[in-house]
Amino acid sequence: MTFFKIISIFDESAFEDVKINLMTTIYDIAKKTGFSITTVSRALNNYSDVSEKTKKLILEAVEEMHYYPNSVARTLSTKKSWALGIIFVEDLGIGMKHPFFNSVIEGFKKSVEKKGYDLIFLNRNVGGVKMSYLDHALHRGVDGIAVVSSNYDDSEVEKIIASTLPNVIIDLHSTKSNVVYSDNLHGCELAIDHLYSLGHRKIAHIAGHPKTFVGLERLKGFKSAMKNHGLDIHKRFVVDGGLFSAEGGYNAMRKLLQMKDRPTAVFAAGDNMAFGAMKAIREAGLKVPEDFSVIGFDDIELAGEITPFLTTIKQDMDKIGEKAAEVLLQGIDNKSEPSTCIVPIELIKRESTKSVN
Amino acid sequence: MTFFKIISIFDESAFEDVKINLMTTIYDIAKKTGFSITTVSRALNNYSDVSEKTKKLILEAVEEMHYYPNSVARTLSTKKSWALGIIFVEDLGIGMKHPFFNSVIEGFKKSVEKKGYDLIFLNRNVGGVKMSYLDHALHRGVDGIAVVSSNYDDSEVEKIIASTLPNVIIDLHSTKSNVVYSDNLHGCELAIDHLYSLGHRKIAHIAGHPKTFVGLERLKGFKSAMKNHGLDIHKRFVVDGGLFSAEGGYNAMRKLLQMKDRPTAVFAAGDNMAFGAMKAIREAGLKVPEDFSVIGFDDIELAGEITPFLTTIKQDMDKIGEKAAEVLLQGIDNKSEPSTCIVPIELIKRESTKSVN
DNA sequence: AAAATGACCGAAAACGCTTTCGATTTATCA
DNA sequence: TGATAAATCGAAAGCGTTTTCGGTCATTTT
Repeated sequence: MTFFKIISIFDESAFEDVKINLMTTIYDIAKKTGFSITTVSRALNNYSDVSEKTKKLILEAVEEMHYYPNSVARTLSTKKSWALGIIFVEDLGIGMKHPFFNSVIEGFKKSVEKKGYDLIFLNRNVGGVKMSYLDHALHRGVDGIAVVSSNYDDSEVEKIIASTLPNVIIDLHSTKSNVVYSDNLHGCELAIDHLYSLGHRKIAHIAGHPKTFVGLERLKGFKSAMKNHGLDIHKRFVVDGGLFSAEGGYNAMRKLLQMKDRPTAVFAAGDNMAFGAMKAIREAGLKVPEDFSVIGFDDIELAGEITPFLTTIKQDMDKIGEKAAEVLLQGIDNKSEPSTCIVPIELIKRESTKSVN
Repeated sequence: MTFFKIISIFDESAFEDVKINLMTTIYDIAKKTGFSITTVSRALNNYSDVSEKTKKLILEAVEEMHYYPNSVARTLSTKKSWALGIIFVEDLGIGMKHPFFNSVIEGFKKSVEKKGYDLIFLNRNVGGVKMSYLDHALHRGVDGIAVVSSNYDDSEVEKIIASTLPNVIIDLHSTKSNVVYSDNLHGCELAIDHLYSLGHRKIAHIAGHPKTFVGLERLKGFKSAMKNHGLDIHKRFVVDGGLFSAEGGYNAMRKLLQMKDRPTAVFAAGDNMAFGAMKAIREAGLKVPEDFSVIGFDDIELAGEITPFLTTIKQDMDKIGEKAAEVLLQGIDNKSEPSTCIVPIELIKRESTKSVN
């Protein structure tokens, strides 16, 4: 770092910049002002029993010496870290690349940051030692946990739910903790209603993996909506699309295409699966929406950018993140009862569906 | 929380579970084993001067009492937090939804987690008080910072670069700190070579915003590659695509479409801009690649999933994240010299380019 | 003028860990 | 067997805060 040395000879302020992270402590500013560290601390935390005059003096010194309290020491003393743990539970291994997860977390992040919380990603190994997510959270001293989970039964998640550490689970149902998820059932209704109104009667469903909560919910929603319209649910028209990937949707659609008696419309439990399905349709020399109507679920970024623009059920991911933040912070502040928040959903009509021929 | 109370009456182990986060400390396990906290600490940290026998005893107690060291206290004492700060600098406000950023960070995350580090998102307000990213990092006591920056000149980023806190900057160039980015220049060469070899001579460039490093780099690369082939660079064929969004690409392409003398191919500085451009082309009743060849930059997830599949320059985002982790951890361990890492790039031929008519 | 009140401030303990330094015990050697 | 070295452990200080408790003034009350 010769660079800094050279600079420092000529420019005193640059030298200070370099030393900036040699931590100035509360002692330094106590020494400078002549007050005790107690008084300094009280001034910084807006206690009433410190006169305006000394408070002003102290704050000036703080400003001048570029002091910020060490959050680690503060946390040790107060047991409040102002940090929230976040956990992704999914089997694809794509983590932050997951288009639903990252949208939700971005909304969550924006909300909690306003309240002064930082986000910290929790994993399962700390310095080589495998530990549970909960243990990691405890070890780190976070004030609460948000988990975004695609998996239905997960012992890790259950451990968190059973703990007294404030938490919120996104995209999972439980009566024992705070949960928030979209109104999947109503979403399915909207989708099927839409297809029905276009004249479709033979409707297939590309289902999400049965080990995922939303996969199961949407399958349930599909069946119930079909029943509402008095439509038959051919077992062969319900095909597994795997873990919501485009590839899974592609494979599922290929199965549907091989049938002699084909559906006229397909409702995919996720946008990526819908994209995969459309790819399979194109490859078979057929067209969307002329030969097949396709409707997705999620409304991820690119649903409106790639042709044919995908008709889909929109999840309000910002709102989900926001709500999750709300109930979590509430749980942190005053240990409220477990709450279930179901956020509204919306049909977005685009180009991938049309009336049956 | 009546739930827990009821349980605890009947089931002692469930009760323990509930109390699990009432922190068992090193004192507890000292008391239980009869050794001093010093010895316990040494046993846990693999010091040599503790006998195998007592070590075993202590580790058993640790296991039994479900003890994990409090990382906050440990950090305060050792000045090592095993946490890395990450910062997004971008003007779109999409944060984690940014397809390049989140891919890179996912790769980074996986690498550092293996070494025992946690990731913490840094923002600029701590409990209502605005502070700089650097101050926030210092305040939090992270061991290092990774910044993913799209902006060329940013005082915040410069502050970090100038600090002694180990850091790595992704997608920015500087000789004063660790940086890692793709071989943008060569990427542009590959793109133009490809178009040239297909017979294209009138090539337009949808440029990234000039305040971004990659925007400037790719513009430079475009010009230099064109020159290499002895091709003219019509000023009107270089059009600003804004902040790499689909919308920006859309608007840019519309400008190109209005010209009487149109290009036959367009090289967009980002995939999203390429998507936007293709949308504009379709809306004009024209086709890709029949009427226009389009090539992008990035190879984001959906480049290979939406029709026409996009020919593009692939950035190896996993590798970028991985390399960033490598140099950052190296900088933390032994304060090495600033390093510049340029990661290789690749042409992915797909359907959006064809030979000129 | 003495006593009571309130405003303002400091000493010290605590948070849970690491680490230095020294003490005690055990093993080793002559 | 006595001296010495090695192995094993504990006391205590320290990391940078917060917070309890009490003390010193100046001010008010009677």
